[in-house]
Amino acid sequence: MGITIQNIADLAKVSKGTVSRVINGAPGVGAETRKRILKLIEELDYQPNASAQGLASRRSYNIGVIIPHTGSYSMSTTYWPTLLTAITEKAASQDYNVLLSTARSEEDVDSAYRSILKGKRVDGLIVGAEQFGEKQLAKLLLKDFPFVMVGKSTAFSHYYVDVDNVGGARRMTEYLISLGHRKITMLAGPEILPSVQSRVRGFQEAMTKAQLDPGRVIYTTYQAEDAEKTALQILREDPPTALFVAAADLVLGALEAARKLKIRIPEQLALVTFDDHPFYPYLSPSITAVKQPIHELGRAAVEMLFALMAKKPVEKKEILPVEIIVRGSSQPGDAMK
Amino acid sequence: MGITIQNIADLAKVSKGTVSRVINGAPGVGAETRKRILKLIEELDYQPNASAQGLASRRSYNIGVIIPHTGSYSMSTTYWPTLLTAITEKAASQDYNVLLSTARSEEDVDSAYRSILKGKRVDGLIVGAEQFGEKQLAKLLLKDFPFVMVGKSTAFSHYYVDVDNVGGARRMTEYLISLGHRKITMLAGPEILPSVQSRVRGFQEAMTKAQLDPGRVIYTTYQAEDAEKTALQILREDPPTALFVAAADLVLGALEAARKLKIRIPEQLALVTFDDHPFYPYLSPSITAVKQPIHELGRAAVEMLFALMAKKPVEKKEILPVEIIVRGSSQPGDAMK
DNA sequence: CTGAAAGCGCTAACAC
DNA sequence: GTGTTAGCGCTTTCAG
Repeated sequence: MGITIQNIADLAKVSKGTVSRVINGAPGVGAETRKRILKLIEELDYQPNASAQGLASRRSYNIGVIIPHTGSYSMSTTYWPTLLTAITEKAASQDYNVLLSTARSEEDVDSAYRSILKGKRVDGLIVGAEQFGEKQLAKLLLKDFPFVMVGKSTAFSHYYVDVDNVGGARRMTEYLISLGHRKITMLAGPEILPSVQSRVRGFQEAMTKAQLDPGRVIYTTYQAEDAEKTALQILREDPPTALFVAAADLVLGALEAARKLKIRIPEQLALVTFDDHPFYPYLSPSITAVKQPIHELGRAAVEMLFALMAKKPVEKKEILPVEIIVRGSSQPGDAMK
Repeated sequence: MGITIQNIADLAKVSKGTVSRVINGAPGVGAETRKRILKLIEELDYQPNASAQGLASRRSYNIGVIIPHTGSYSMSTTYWPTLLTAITEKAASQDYNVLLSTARSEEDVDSAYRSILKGKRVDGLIVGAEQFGEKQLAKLLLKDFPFVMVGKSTAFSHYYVDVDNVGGARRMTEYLISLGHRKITMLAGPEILPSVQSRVRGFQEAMTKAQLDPGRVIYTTYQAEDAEKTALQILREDPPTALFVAAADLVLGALEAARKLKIRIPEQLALVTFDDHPFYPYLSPSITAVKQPIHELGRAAVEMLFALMAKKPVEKKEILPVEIIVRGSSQPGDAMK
């Protein structure tokens, strides 16, 4: 059936060992011999059997990625798909493939963990931090298995890459203050999430620094209905002049709430958010957002992982800067154009 | 280091062969023995080494997926991420993992093809049809390698799943006609793509059936700038009363063109599109669209692939029905709400 | 119902 | 520089 290293060796009149050296770019093969073997490999379109290589060398040349299940349900952010693309691309540049698992529930996380790690299918792992339970994390740490998290974990301190949540929230808040807003409310995700905590911190730092009331923070879940209900509550009971929607999953809910209460944005309420989206320029009003460098984040994760796998010294974390994109939803002047 | 089948065998006082049978759920093991072995496996958290299994059994329990690179550049559709999720989920339900490759250019396709297929890393392949060149396809066919395409290929006739492009376009056109539109233009993607051809066909069928002028079709590329330029041209030179934007990648360009020409939607122009998006309800106006069953498509692809891998008889194609979602962009009455 | 043994295709250590 | 050889951990006949 398939052509093997032995076939190549026979045809080249050398031993398997020599062919193996050529395949792996190892030294100790004569230039002539090497050329001859390479030619044969090319001609026969020979591809070494990955299982055999893996078994013998204990390396799979795969990395695993565990991210949340991104069905059509919650595609209000391009975060995970974009991240995944960046990871895959960067991995490919180092001849690594990506083995994917998506997790919808706590349970899924565990099965994803098992299936992807099962039998050394991967040499390293990139994991959406919020996706990971303490049990699995502990196991990985125990085994000294190379992995990096995207986003800070709730549980452990480990190698991770993240965006500057604190700085982004702070700067966005400062921007709102500079527009004259004094009463600002933050609609935030679940309080236990580190990303949420960071964004809240940035928000409060800016408010405090401006000697304003520390600002009201209302937590909610990432469920669309919850977000809307909470937003309705905020806007009905104690409406601020600016609403900082601290995550993409909450944006549509907030917009819907404003629409229902016939609150016009930005005239009656400035609305800004964290995490940009290609559609934001086309919503009406267009949405002001903190833009995260998602591609860079993915690349950084892969680089960190490879360094870890190579047992090179690595910084425990890498925090990437974000950008404020000002659009109509925060600027009364522009909204009418 | 890792715990092996031999360890289990020793502890259970049986041979490797028996343990292997248990692992694979093969018959011919006494109930007692089986139970004892399973208990040991559980206790020791034993996971068979995938490479060794792969080498011995010639199966990897991975399927490969090659889809276009979906960076932040073109995230105006949730098609690929959603499809990927559906595939991964369905595969996981059968204990298969997904090995991912994304391709940005023609060249990438080839390297993706090589790297993913390299050395039997996968037992089957799901491929975004438009992503695949004839050379690679021919090779796969030649090797009799199990693969299914998502979408119809330009090149060959092979197993594929797709949505009902013809029917969707036809029904959407009929809907526009029922609203009283007589002059309808379709802004379509590259003419060589089968999906584009099908949508054009559905459009023209409906126009002809209604005894209308067959309708104008203008082709463009999926580049945002091209789409906008082409839309501008249509709307400036010979504006229809309804514009059928036949792909998601063209929508933002069309909207931008209308905005620049100060053409109000839906009052002066009805705009509808193919492929729904979670943001469409929130654009202003909200967008009427043909909704594709992307999750089902992904599941169907996996099912077809597994049938192929099992050498079961399979229909050469499976076409899934689509749905028309009516929103503001096609209904003057609603647009003001 | 279970054991023994021959590979699967490759790597890597050790000879020469 | 190149060949030889012993595994890597599992599956799968073939005996018994």
